[in-house]
Amino acid sequence: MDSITTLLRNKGFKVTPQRLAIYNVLVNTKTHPSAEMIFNELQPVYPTMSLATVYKTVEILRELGMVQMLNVGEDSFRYDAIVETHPHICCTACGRVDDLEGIDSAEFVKSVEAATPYELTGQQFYFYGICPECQKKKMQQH
Amino acid sequence: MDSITTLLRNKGFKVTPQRLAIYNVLVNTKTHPSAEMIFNELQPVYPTMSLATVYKTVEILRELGMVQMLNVGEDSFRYDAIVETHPHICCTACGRVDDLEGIDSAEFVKSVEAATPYELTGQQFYFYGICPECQKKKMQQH
DNA sequence: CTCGTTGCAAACACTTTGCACTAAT
DNA sequence: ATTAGTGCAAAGTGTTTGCAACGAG
Repeated sequence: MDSITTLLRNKGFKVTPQRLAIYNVLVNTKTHPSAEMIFNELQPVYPTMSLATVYKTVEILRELGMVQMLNVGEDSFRYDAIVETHPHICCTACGRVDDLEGIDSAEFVKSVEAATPYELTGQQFYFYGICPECQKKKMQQH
Repeated sequence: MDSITTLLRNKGFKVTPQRLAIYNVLVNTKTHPSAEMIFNELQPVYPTMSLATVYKTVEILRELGMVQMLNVGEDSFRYDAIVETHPHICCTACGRVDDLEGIDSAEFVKSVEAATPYELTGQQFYFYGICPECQKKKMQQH
């Protein structure tokens, strides 16, 4: 099977605690963290780890197809260990980014494929709105 | 009517040659330029204009709803004077960004609206692929 | 004349790079 | 033992800010 360990080794990369830790953060969260968020999350456990290592590692993981990069319109990129293309939704009030699950975009993609002279290779869908938590907060204010 | 001049004035902004020039670049192109591209385009005509002015101006135009910002996954943002939400397609070989015209996303958006607890306010669709020019180039190489 | 705007340079935020030291194989 | 990876600091991008000189109203 293709565990992260095997995958790294097969491609000639060394398996280090840092790399495993960074990948684990991504696998075990649904928050689509940025490099800095990953860094902060690991700070208590790996106090000597540097941000540069996070950046170098997510780049390797991306090359290996283990993570994908997102940009919802912020200054920084976010990372997602779910590499299958799926739409994301971003709260314009608090900035959280969620997966949109159970959405079938096949028809929509097909209609684009038919309409463009490009040879399609992928896509990224970002939705924006107010998350349930922020809706509640808004109601309380009024 | 709502010319750029009127709009600026009504909102208490002054109408300067720089602002008009920047908006004109955006209205007259389909290339979705970044701030730097706008700056370079205006360099011959406004040799003293600074990049900072471009950034300040596109921000004002965005507030006024005259341009929208895009991020196709590059380090920099791009700007589009067509503010109606419409999908974009980006060539992964040469980096050009085109509008996808005549695509109806209403059904797709509706399906997302039904599936998320978020209160939807907008969306951004990015497609990736190889543009016709780059397809030709690739064929010539083989 | 007045106040917002420009252009410059400095400051910022995010990311990348160079390199000596360290650790995985 | 060999070679790649880490952590640090410095350098690189893209963008924003502070401020004196300027120009639109």
